[in-house]
Amino acid sequence: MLAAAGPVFARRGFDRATVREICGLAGVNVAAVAYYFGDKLGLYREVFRQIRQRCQDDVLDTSVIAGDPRLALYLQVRHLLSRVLARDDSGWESQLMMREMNQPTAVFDEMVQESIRPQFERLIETLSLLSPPATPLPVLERLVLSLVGQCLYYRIGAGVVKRLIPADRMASDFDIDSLAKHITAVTLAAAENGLVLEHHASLGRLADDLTQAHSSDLKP
Amino acid sequence: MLAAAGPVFARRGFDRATVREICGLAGVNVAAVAYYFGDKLGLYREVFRQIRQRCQDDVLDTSVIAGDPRLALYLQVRHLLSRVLARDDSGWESQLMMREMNQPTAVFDEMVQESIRPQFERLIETLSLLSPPATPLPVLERLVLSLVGQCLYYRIGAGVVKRLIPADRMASDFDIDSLAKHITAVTLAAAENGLVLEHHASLGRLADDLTQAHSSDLKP
DNA sequence: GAACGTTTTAAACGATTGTTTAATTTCCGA
DNA sequence: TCGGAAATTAAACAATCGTTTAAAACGTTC
Repeated sequence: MLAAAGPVFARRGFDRATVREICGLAGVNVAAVAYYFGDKLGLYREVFRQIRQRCQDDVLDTSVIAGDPRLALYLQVRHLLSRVLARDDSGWESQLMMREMNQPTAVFDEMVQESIRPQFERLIETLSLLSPPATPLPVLERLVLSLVGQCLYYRIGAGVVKRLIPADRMASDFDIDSLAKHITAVTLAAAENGLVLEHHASLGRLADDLTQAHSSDLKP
Repeated sequence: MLAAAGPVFARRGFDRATVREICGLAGVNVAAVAYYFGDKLGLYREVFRQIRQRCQDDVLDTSVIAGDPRLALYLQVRHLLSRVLARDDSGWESQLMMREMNQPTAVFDEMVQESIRPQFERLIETLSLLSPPATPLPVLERLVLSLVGQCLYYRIGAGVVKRLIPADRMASDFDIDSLAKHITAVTLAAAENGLVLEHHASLGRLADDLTQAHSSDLKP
């Protein structure tokens, strides 16, 4: 029954998903949700509890990572990407997670503390090894958020990507391996060469100059 | 009335938004939606038509861009970021756009063709000027998608970011200016130095090695 | 001022939702 | 085998939704 509720919640959302459709797919009576979970929201919470438990068993073992931080970064990116872009069995899990992002409920807080925050801090640690010494923490945090944003966009903006990229090149140049290598390379280029801080300085002046030029160009 | 419908659709979503709430805020009768727009979906389409028209008036003039492609990149990033993170007046527009991404309707196709695709191709053109000559098109496309993903994540994953970053540093290190410079620097580091291709080659071997090691580590 | 097309209003309709109820069936130990 | 707790079922309930309807109010024109 939980197996039937998960995909329906992911596809329709909490409100559009009806208990009649869920129970119809599960082959049980509509009163079962009240009997076993007390409530529709209780069923929803139980689905998330199951997802969280499955995520904890799916953490990347840090023993292999210890060697090369560049490989550790690649593995973490690939791990995140493969979970986000999973289409076969657990594809609905990431879709359900994206829904919770737009409308965070009480369920989402537990998910952040137990799953997302550890992964976030693991990425911070990996990138600190790849960045120049004494790199400020905000720079590392922004880098991690940039990395996560790149990965998640291929799920959230899947509709946009599918309409912008031809289908044939979609399969060849935008598969999980190509994307993992690309995102790793982008993050490495930004972190490893320490270009972030340098560009901040040079770009700051240029930006200020142009902001003034642009504003003076608009006002008169 | 359209002014009242926009924020409600953005906050509640199409299904959860009730015509009674919209008309209550607008101070009109519930029958007005059927009289003027024929349908609730008609009102929804009209809201999007208004957004699209407002977006066309908000395009960045390419005349200023023509000078320095690095500045052009920064301006485009900042333009996208400021629209995505707008909180005062048009904050609901981007939120409504994010909803359409998760559940594309017929309204979304027009939005992609008329607004997103031109902006996408403009970014492709800018990055082609910043990348080494003869950079393959898929590399440029992935770079643009990485850029957009980084920008949009601060809206989509706003709930996550707010729970991961302390509020005080959120205001100082994650404002629009800091983020625009950061994302521009990341994209420049990846494109300008041509590190993408080099890392692809070196990372490809490393990834293959480790994939074998990892699979052989799990199988027995 | 009367007539007529336009706009607005209150009320109700049909459909669908989550939830409950009471009756029925299933199951298992005494 | 029997009895009672547990589980399942069909039906109905109350609430809410989008939509419709017919009447009232409004404004313009002759």
